[in-house]
Amino acid sequence: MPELPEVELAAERLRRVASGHRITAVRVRHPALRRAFGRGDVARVIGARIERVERRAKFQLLHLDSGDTLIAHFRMSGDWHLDEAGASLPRFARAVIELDNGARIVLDDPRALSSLRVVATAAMPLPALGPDPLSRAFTPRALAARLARRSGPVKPALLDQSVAAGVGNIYASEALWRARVHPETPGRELPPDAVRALTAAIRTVLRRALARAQRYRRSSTGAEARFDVYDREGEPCRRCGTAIRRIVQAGRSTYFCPGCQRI
DNA sequence: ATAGGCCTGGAC
DNA sequence: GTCCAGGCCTAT
Repeated sequence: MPELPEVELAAERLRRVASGHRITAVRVRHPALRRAFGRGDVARVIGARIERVERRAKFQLLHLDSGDTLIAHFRMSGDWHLDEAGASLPRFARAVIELDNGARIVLDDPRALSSLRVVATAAMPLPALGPDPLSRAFTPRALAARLARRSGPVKPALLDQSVAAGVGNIYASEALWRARVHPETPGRELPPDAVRALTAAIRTVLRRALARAQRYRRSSTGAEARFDVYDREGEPCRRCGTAIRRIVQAGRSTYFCPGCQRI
C-alpha cells in the first residue's frame, strides 16, 4: 500500500479527524512496536492536542501542543484504519489512539514493521531528505544536482530519500519507463533532457496515483491501479510491445522495457 | 553500494 | 514447505 500517494492520502484522512483534538488513550498492541513506543511514551502524549498533521517524505508528523511530535511511518504494509471508539478492531491493529471527539486512529499493519515514536519537535531526528516530488522544489535542476553525486544506477538512487523524498519501488520503475530511461543508467550520466523527462515523469506518476487514490476513496470506483511496468514481467510494453523485464537492483525488483528504455 | 534484519501474510 | 512483498536501518 504505502508509497508516497498512499501516505499523502493517509495524512489527509488523518488530518480531517484528528486536527484540533486531544489524545485521550493510547494502546500499543504489538511487542515490536512497544519497544520503540513504551509506557513512558504513551504517558507523554496522553492529554496533548494534535495541532496539525504533516507529511514529510513517507513520514507522518503529528505535531502536538505539548512541544512533541508523534512520528508515524507505515514502512511496507501499514495504514490508518479510522473509526470510532468501541468499534471492533481490525485484525492487524498494532496501535490504537483515541481522541476526545470519539474518533479512533488505528495503526493497521499485517507485517508490523510500522514505526511510531514521540520526539521533541525542536529536535526532530528525520533522515536527510531531498525535494518532495509533489512540491515546487522538485525541479530538474534539484534532481540533477542530487543524482550527480552518485555513480551507481539511477533506479536505486531514486529510492534514496535524500535524492527524492518519497519515491518508492513501484513508482521508481513507472517513472523511468515513462521517461524512457534505462534503470541501470548511472545517475550522474543522465543527459539534461533525460533528467528533465524523469523529473516530469516522477511528478506525473505520483500525482496521478494520488488523484486515483483520492477518487477511489470518494466513490470507490476506478479501483485497481494498472501499472505500465511494475509486476508485469513478460507482458508486452504498452508503448512498443516488447516483453517487460524484471531485474534485481540493490535487492529490489526493477521492471523495465528493454525495447524503449535505453542506456 | 550492497546483503541482512525487522515482521507476517499470502501466493504458489 | 518456499519465496516474495510497496521501506528503511545497520553493518560491512
